[in-house]
Amino acid sequence: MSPRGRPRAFDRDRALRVAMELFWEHGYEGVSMSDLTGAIGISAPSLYSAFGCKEALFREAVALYNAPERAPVARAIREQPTARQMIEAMLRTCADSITDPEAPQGCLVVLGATNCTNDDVREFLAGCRNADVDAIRERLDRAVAEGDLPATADTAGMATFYMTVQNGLSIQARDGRSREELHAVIDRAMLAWDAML
Amino acid sequence: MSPRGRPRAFDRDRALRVAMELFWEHGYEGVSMSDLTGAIGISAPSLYSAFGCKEALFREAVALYNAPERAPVARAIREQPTARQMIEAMLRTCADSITDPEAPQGCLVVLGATNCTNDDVREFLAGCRNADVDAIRERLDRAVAEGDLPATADTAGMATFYMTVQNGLSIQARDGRSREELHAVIDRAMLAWDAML
DNA sequence: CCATTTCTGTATCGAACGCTATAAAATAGG
DNA sequence: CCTATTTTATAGCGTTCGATACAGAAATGG
Repeated sequence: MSPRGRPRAFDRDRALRVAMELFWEHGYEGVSMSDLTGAIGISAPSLYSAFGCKEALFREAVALYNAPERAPVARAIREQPTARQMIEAMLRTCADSITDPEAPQGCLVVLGATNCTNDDVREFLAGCRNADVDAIRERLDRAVAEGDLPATADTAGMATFYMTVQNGLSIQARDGRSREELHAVIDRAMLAWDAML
Repeated sequence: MSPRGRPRAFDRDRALRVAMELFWEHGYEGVSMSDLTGAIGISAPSLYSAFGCKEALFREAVALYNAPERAPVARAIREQPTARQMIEAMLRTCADSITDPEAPQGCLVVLGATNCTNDDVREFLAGCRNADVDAIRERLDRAVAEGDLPATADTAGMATFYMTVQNGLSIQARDGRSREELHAVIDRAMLAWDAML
């Protein structure tokens, strides 16, 4: 039951993956439609007919980047049994991702639209980051409810602190810090855990 | 002894200040020459004759931003007697600066060219950030030499950790965190101090 | 006064941007 | 076969980008 007209001659999923890698490396406005069509190997009308416009393509690329199996926050919440392990796993997964020698350095969500002229795109990524803070705080609240954390724990403050560290890791990765150096930063961030409870 | 030809009809220092504020808020590529001439109130040739090109104007604007009397790292090194006080002062001065209601949120050096198409500009700001890390580490090394810190202290690791926090603060400021929330993040970052010595 | 120098606004340059009108090519249903 | 539908490539749309050629205006030196 293939569609009616002429079949698409390129792999849409592969095109999206290429677009994600370009946006990851250069940010939303650092990648032109000409860069995209060149890297994918198709012409502009093909790209527009498959994805709509540049902004829609970017949002799909971010969704692929944030897929549940690879997003550090979602994975850590799903896989780790305690609040402390969840926070540390999130940071270490993130550090490994943003220093992967096969991928761009730094996080697409953190760095992809920091100074974007397109307000919608900028606020979209800010919303992604704020959603991560909220998800972390909710996980910590659950830990309080389960007795994993004391009732006096400032879960919002803790979530903001570790999100700040995670954001800073992306800048440091872009500035050339190695994977080992970033994990040493995480060691130090985790030293504060017991003291802030 | 005024110069020979027709005198400049605008205030160059004021023009640079306006440019700095625009670059601070929108980043290097988020500000067009047309934005600049419009905000300053002069025509393009006047701006070019006074500053050369857009990149040169940006570098002057960053130099103004990094003036010794307002740069958090230089100020903290100059004014604070101990390593711990220096680190905390740097972070708190930075937090106050990037949440000033009269100024753009976040740091020009951290956010001004994260995904800049112009490689020279991007590497220029990365160099500013790395110079700050080096300055912090050198201050910590001095503290070791003076007996203020134990000889076992990993000064490079400590400098990278606190620079990571400082970088993250700018993202958080852009994402709407209040001055009080950022100072609470700094409280938590300083909790790790004794544990990492 | 004149000659020189520098700054000014107008008007515009070539290049790149996101995007699309158009028509040919390739499939399916009938 | 024919028609409908969708994708394809070419070529170009209007806009904005950073930067400048040009000529007139405003100062100094002689």
